[in-house]
Amino acid sequence: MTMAKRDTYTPESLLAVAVEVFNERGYDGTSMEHLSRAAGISKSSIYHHVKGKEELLRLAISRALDGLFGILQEPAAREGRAIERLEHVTRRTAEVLMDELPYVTLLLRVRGNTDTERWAMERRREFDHQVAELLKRAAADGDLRSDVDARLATRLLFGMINSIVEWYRPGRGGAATSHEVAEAVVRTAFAGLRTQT
Amino acid sequence: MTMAKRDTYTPESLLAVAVEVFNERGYDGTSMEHLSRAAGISKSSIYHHVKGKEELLRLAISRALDGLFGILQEPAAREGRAIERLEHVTRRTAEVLMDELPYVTLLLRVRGNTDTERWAMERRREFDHQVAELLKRAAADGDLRSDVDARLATRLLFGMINSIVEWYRPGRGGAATSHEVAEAVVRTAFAGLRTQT
DNA sequence: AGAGTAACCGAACGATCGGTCGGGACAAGA
DNA sequence: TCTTGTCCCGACCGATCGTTCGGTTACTCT
Repeated sequence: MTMAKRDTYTPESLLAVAVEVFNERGYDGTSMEHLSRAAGISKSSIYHHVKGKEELLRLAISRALDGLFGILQEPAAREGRAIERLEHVTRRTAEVLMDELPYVTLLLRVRGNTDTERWAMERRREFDHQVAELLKRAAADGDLRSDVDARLATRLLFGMINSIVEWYRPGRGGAATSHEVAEAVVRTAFAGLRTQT
Repeated sequence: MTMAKRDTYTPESLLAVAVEVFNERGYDGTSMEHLSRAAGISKSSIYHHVKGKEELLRLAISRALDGLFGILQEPAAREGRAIERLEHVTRRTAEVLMDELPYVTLLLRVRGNTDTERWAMERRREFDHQVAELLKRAAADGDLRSDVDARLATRLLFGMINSIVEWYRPGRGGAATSHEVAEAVVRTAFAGLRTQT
């Protein structure tokens, strides 16, 4: 619950405050009163900058989705052997997730109670689906272990990546840059936890 | 949003209905009106069986926590080499998560807005901590890869396991019993995705 | 038949919800 | 100095929130 102090708000800077509160209390658990206290302006003043609560959610989610879908446009995600492309997407997804942490966190937690939330879930499923295709191709190339189903493997891979939002906090103890964490994720996911014998 | 029809409710049977709705709409996004519609009784009748909304949350979370902490009491989780105990706890955690799916799902999504929620988060942290200790011992035994931090590995492992609640639905397509999924989780986590060379 | 009680109901409570409204303070441009 | 527009405010709106209350039904036990 950060008490932000600034001369004047823009939709963007207000969004940053709002997303923090959304992630702390949950979207449904956050009232406009909570937002106004965190932003340091009155409840009604918020409506000068944005249309309402749901617009704040939409803006935040759009930003997260732009970051994620941008990955799929990168050359390393479109060219080369499937297993290499999959590794790249995995690494970059983890990185984007950490660089845009609060926005992606919000995206991953929507439940589908409003139109905006349902749109977010649909777009997210589309992203997952495209990565699943990549994994399926890597399996067909014989580059993935064959005793685990591709659908299941995709879900476990995403589970591992997405769980980052539950504990990663930027600029905290240790040498945990987003690059280093992403590298550890790729290693753990692709090579496993156990010592190679 | 299942419309349950039964002669009479018990706190337990009412809980089952409530937890379904909580998971669909989120706890904060669920009103007593929603619950009454799903249960097929009036809003005020709910208070004949339970004290209120927060008690339903407490009952559900207690059930989830009992299942999880029960794992740590099992012989295979207390005796033997650390890596074997860790594998057992991993497999069993995945199984319990699927067998008590709606209750554990609720536990994993708690945000900490009320006393009950904060208690749930604390108990869950305690469980995670005990598993982290196990992983640290396995690392000390040299049974885990040394180029990934133990803390990080614990989090990724839990991320993978806990993500099951996002997609697993009992009795659906394929041969996906909880045992089989749990086995796939263990294999993926400990041996990795890539083909062993 | 009568008493007791478990299960339920509609109506209403004060509080809080997201959002609206009219206007004040202030700076820039004329 | 007068207008215009930005940024903000307190007061208030109808709706919905979780919860309470008085009462009705229906079954059980004696």
